[in-house]
Amino acid sequence: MATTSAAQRRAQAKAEYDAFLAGCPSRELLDRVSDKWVTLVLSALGGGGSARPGADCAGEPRSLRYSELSRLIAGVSQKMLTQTLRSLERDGLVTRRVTPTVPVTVSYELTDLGLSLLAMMRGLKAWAETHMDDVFANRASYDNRAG
Amino acid sequence: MATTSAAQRRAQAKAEYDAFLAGCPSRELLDRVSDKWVTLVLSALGGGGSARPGADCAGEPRSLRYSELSRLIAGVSQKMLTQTLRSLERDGLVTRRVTPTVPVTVSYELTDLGLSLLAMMRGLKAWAETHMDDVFANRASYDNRAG
DNA sequence: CAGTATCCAGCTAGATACTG
DNA sequence: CAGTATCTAGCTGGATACTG
Repeated sequence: MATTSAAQRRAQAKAEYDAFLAGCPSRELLDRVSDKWVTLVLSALGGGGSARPGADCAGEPRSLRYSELSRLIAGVSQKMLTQTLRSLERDGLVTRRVTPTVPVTVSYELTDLGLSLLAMMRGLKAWAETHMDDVFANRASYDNRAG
Repeated sequence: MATTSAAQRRAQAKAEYDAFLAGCPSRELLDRVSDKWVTLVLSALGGGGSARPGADCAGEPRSLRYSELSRLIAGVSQKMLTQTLRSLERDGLVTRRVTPTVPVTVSYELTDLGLSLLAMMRGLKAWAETHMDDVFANRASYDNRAG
């Protein structure tokens, strides 16, 4: 998929799309991708959910079943998980594989495109976890100063 | 700020927070940071808004006035811009500098913490712009197959 | 210029119930 | 197991009007 003259096409795409423009489709894509559940699903499929506390980095990408994702991403509702997975599948970021067992088994996996986004998502999730304390401290002093 | 034994504290923070847990504060931080307007404000203050089409990367961080941000981020409402800036200020990601001219002049700038997030944000915005065409193609074939 | 305040339409997302 | 369907409370965010 789109491996021919990828460098050329990427340069062209960057010239054509600008998320700073309100009407630009990339603005909508950015909004879709800047989503809590998207970040967590991508991180989970990227192997981010199995890390023991203290593990210095996430694991490698893996295939996960619907129920595994549901358990891994604590607090996500069925509706949000399904909705997120469908949208990711439609955009070509994950593949959905149905194994005709009884009952049926469904597993999800990142595509190459999904893997390219994973790098960003992982960084974002790690940033949030790493700088939580700094943010708390900043909030405290801000609220103290004028709250 | 916080350069002393940074490696130790980061490792500890990573062990303490896990965005996969529903009750974890980093989940809320992730949600806050996974926001369209946050991404665009950070990118703008990071120098991402001045790049001519074809420029291969964003500029360097700069200070911007409220009205400049408003113009740069097309389509943002006053409410959303102010709300986003306040939340970023509270979390210590941007500084707000008031110059007592008449009328008053206000400029915003990234903090070190904001700069660290900028790297993630920039990647995300660039990803959206770069892969827009791929996503479009994927959506088309998905909708064709079952729509 | 750089906001604040208010109203409200519409979307989001959780809860709940049901199904192949 | 892996969803789909429905209802709705409440939050988001745009429009509008006003201010130091």
